[in-house]
Amino acid sequence: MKKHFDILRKCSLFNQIEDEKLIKMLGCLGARVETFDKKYTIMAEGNPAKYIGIMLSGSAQIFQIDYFGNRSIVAGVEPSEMFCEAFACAEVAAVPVTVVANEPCEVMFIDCNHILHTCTNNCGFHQQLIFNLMKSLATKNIMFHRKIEITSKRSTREKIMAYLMFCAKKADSNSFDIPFDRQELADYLEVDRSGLSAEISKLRKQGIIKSYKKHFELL
Amino acid sequence: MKKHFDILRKCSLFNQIEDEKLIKMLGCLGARVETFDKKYTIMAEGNPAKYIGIMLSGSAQIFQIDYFGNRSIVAGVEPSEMFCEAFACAEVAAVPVTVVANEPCEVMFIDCNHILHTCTNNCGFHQQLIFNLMKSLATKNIMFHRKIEITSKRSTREKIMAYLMFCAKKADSNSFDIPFDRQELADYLEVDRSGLSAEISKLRKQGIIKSYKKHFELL
DNA sequence: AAAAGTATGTTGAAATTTCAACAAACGGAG
DNA sequence: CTCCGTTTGTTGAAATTTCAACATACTTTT
Repeated sequence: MKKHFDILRKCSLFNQIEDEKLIKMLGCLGARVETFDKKYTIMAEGNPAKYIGIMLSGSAQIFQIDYFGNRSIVAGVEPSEMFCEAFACAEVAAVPVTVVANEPCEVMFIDCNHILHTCTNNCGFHQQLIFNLMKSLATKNIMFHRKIEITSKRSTREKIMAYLMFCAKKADSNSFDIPFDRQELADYLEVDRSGLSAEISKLRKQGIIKSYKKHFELL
Repeated sequence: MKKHFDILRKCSLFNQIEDEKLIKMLGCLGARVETFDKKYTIMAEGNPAKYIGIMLSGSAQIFQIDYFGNRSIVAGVEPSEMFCEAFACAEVAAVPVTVVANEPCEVMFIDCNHILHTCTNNCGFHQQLIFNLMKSLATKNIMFHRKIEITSKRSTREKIMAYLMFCAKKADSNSFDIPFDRQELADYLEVDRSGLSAEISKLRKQGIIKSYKKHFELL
């Protein structure tokens, strides 16, 4: 557990929690760590939604896959980020998404009930954790607003530009890397991959952007 | 304030709060009520995101509108439902949406800081309110997942069917009313209104659905 | 009850997206 | 270094969506 300490400290769930408390807390919460190889399923659609996941190392992507196999990327998960906490907190029966490892991963799982309901030891940290959960759920809500703002654009070109402008704003620079390859970007923007490639080429030829693989530059 | 009591009690923010406490609490929270006529803007994009809204009577819709005037309906707001709580809780500077009254409305506004931070009277209810906020933010997260699941479908027909199947599930019946008129449904599904009308006609002719105005039936 | 305004359905043309297929570039594995 | 699998770019045809315009039905106002 020690080696993950720095990552855990950055996790929004443990905001304002002192280091010594954090260590004790993890035992009390019954946290466990599992490892996953690239492409392995960390959480499958239909699984009971009891656990909050925290990415300790590696990265993953959250998908929704329909009966025709069309996948839509909901979000990426980077180290120290939480996932599936909304399903656990809302006490839905099953998670409606699939989380797949992008690369070898270590993931910490915490039973959400251990956070929400006071344990027999009567630990004092539940209030702070609930407050932290609330904050990060609010932040995720805003992430969704942004995704909807981007994908509600009617044309591929507008979606690309809206996404790139958001990335530039986040990076605070006109030059930045995106976390998706072309197929993944297409799945995130909900457009056809080949059409996406064609449109990016066009934007490049028209001198609106520069791009090489995952690196982009707004001109 | 008295006449809104039954509505407020149903609001998820006040879950598990006893009736007598609720009354005192409202004063302490500095809740205020405003009325809006049909089509009036209850909250405008760019407003400071300090306040949580609670719909007391009437209904509204939450929009995102881009620089080209394309509007996307994010959600509807019915009596006893909260809105803009995510922006207030996440402490973003400004709300990124516009909330417009569908019909004459009464709305209660509560400064989110009064909920999150203990007041000088040291009222004991903050913990419960924060817990309730967390729950409803989690639930909204799931709403967004559903919207993304529906709008990520690539064709108008699939979007309609995904939406209607969700409505049927919610109503627990194949016969139900939807809360949108055609233009609004188009804005929610992020498609063209005339194309939507045409596709609904086609579904009707093919015997897949029955529909009359806002009433639908899956066959 | 008529008039005006709004919502819905219909249509065809134009624009866009998807799809399928292939070529080129790239990155590891051996 | 070469081979193989993967990613990215390109293309043209087919399908779909958007757009504009109008007809019809329905509501609200006067």
